[in-house]
Amino acid sequence: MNYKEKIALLLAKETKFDKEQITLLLEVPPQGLGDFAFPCFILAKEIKENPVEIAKIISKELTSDFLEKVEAKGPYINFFISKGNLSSSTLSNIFEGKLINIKEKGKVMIEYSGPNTNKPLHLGHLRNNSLGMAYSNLMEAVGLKVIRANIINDRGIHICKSMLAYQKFANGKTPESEGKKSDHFVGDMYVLYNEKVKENPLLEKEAKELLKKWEENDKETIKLWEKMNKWALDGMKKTYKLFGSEFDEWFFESEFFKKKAGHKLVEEGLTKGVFQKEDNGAVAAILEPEIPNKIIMRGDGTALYATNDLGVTQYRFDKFGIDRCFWVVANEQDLYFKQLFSMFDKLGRKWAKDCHHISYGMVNLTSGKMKSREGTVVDADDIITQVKDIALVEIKKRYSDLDEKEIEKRALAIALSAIKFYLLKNAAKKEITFDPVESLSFEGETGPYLQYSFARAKSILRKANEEGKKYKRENFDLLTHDKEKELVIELGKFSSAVEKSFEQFSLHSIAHNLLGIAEKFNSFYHEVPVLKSDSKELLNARLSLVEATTIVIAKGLEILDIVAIEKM
RNA sequence: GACCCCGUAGCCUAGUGGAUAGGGCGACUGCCUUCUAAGCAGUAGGUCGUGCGUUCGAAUCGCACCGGGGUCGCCA
Repeated sequence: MNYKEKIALLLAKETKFDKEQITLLLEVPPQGLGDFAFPCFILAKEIKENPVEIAKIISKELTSDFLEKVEAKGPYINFFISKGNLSSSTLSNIFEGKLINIKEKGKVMIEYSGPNTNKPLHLGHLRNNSLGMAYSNLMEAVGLKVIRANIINDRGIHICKSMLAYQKFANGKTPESEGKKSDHFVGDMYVLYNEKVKENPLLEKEAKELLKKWEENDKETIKLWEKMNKWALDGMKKTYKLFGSEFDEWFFESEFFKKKAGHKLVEEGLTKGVFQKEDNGAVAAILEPEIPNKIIMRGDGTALYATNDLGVTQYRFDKFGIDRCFWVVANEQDLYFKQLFSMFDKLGRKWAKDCHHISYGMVNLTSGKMKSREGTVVDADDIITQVKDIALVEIKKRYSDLDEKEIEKRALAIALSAIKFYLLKNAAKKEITFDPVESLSFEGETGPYLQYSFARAKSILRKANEEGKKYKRENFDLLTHDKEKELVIELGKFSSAVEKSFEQFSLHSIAHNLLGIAEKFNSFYHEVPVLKSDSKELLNARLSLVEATTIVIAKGLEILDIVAIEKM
């Protein structure tokens, strides 16, 4: 039983409320006012007494060996855990591996990234990928079996535009001949098309014809499509590898399109009266009045993205035996996912309630929206390289004698942490305006700051070892310095931060908890000597605290998909 | 026109009913002979978009309005 529960039990004896209700009401008061606080307003309502008086009366009845004192302050009862006791329980939990309290069961699939094969990945994809990777890690951390899935949007008119530009204007150039990363080469074709179509609107018609040829399986067209898709995908896979994105399953829209995977569901819906055929043959899902209806098949009987998605989703639940499915997709699709899930609900799929849209805000530039068409995007490879170059300079400024390989390794780790943390530290639903000069820093609330704090802590442990200072994980009750207590309290909040992130589909709770831990640790580091502790016992306690800090930061960074480096 | 999201100091942001609204950037002041200064300590900076309401209590809930973004039957 933890202290919160112990206090709740004490209070339950004095009031009408049970332990569970009281546990929910107990809060952590502002600094210095105690370790836990119980607000008496609810009691005041119940027995119609002044909450200040109630606090006074009840606080006198409460005593226990683990409590140093109980204090009534205004309408609050503040509890002070005996010095050291809080540290003892928090550190013990950490060393016993009890970092996270929630436990989930089952197998889930999470779809993220979802690139189009007509252009390379950009900063928007990186936000998507960061969220997808981190949320996957988070789900694993709470006990779920996770299948990471990518859906490749490899067919459609936009793909044909790049193909057409290549056919007409590339003069046989290749990524090799141009010395260009293959997905960037394809992306250039897409931009080229959009330039040329301004001069010659007829190109639009040609692109449509190309799409028709593709749908008719025209040999030459398919050959070109395969060639360019391979270029696009090969290039993207390099970016994924660099960024750290991993996938267990790859779904290709084209395959489901050719299999007509959604058509069976359309039939089913029509039979069940969930879908209706319009006069011109188009099929609409009837979702009103709750949400707007959705057209799921064209008048000519060809498939839309939604048609495919119906098929893909059904396939996932059938083939993989998953209990839940998650989609990491930007908030412009909020309505679409409500419609998709509602369709499955109306079709009678009991797992419809286990479908979740992990929605997030778009990444914009100070100059406005990113537009691949016009080439006004922050390219994923470019931004990683740029940030890495800055990291290289910073490392070389500090160390002149490191070998190149180590420098490279650290620079990449630091660069990726700066980018990923920047993309995860705020609530997922909030928009991001990316300013290249100001956004990515290594100081303040950043990934590198966390890495740095971790490296400092590790450095103390390393030095202790070098100096032959063996320590035991004990004497936690000696951690009574303010800086130590504040750090312990912050470490103790990790579990609830994880819970919050899981519930809210956003990593920012974890991110902010880690910042809090790092801040308290650095403050402690500055003020309290560890290796020069006065006694053997104090050395045990402080080194244990430092070690516990590294354990929690490492776990948090692991969830955020950020590499914790030992030296920085 | 309808619906969804957002609005917290010059800028970015946490906090979604409770105790003096937490951080960071930028500005200014200090601190490297002591475990990594990518750090620490401190100062200045706030009509929590506006108004009305609910409540003992509102940044947080409701209504109206203003500002920004997004979406709305055959675009991915």
